[in-house]
Amino acid sequence: MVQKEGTKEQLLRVSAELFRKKGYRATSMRDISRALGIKTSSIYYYINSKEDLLREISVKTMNMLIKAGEKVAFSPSPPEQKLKQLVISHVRLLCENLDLFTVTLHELTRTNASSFWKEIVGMRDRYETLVRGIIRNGKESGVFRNVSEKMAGFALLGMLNWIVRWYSPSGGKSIEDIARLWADIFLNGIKER
Amino acid sequence: MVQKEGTKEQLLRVSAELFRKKGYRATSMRDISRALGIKTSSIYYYINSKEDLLREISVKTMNMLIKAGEKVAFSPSPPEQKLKQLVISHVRLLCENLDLFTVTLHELTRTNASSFWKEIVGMRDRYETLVRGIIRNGKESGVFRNVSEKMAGFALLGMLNWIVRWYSPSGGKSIEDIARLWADIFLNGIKER
DNA sequence: GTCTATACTTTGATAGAC
DNA sequence: GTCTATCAAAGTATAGAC
Repeated sequence: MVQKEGTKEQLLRVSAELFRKKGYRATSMRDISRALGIKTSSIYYYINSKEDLLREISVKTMNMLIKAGEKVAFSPSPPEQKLKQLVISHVRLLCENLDLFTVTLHELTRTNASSFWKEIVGMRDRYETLVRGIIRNGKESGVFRNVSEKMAGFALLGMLNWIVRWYSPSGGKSIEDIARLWADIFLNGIKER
Repeated sequence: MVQKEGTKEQLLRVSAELFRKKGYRATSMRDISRALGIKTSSIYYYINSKEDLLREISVKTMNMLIKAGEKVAFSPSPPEQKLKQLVISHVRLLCENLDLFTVTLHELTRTNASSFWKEIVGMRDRYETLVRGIIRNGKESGVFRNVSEKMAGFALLGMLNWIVRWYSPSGGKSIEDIARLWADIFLNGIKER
């Protein structure tokens, strides 16, 4: 049985699409309502504010990422395998949910963050901790060199997250090929020789 | 003799500072004029529009990057040395001009780009070409593995550019240490064994 | 749930005096 | 070069009928 998309889900999906295309701030509630084929005021039946829209999108996005990350981090594989699996899962997730991740990663940076972003930033920190933990394990078991987990983690996440800036599903390279190459580059980069 | 900062330079500097902190779109001309201590209308003596402000900031930024990139790419060093030098120069440039680069890199993504961004996108492409060229040279001379220049280039630039998202001058790590570690990781990642 | 109508605020930008 | 005064447009959000 196929689940029909409710208005609320449609609202989040279309909003993310527009936020990605024009930016959160440059997208008006009128833009969103037009794209949905309803009046602007009707949107407020589903959410309390435009910021709520962004918050719901970001929470949903980070939940997907953390869930996938924990699955890998808590598996019984050795660090090298875990890191490779994490890279593949991360890249696939971003490429298959470009609107969600582009918006979340793009807006996540703002210092204006005030209180509203606390939740999202906390989730991002949780994911970073997972990544650093795997690198630390690899160092402890002697397969990775003695690199700073923090700096190596930033290097890896930057390398991976940047993909939302250029990836297009219609491009030539397959997601799996890109992910395998990058896992290979990073692993060889920190592996003990 | 110390060059005094003119109002125009001050305008660009303060604008970049605010754009970085709040985002281009969320920063109003009133915010900028307040920070400058002049009236909003006075800003228009120096520029034609808010978009012009962003364009001038971005052109200035990309010029710095390209100049540094060409200096490295056109040097007589072997590919391995060039890549290491490029990483160091790139990281240092971003960290020493955080406002300029954060704003430019952040806004550069927008699809809304229309005509105005053509110039900036062209400059970014020129820099990417430099990076890919060095990687290709390394492959040709057998020191780098047979990786896609495009994919490896994106990996490297993502890794480097991401630094604007977390770097703070007050942090513990020195710019040189970070750059050397990353050059090391990436070079070992693509080096022929 | 979706509509009409509208309140209220903020925005980028201009005209013209000094 | 900087000011005062002002505009027209666009923004988010609410009230209340259906």
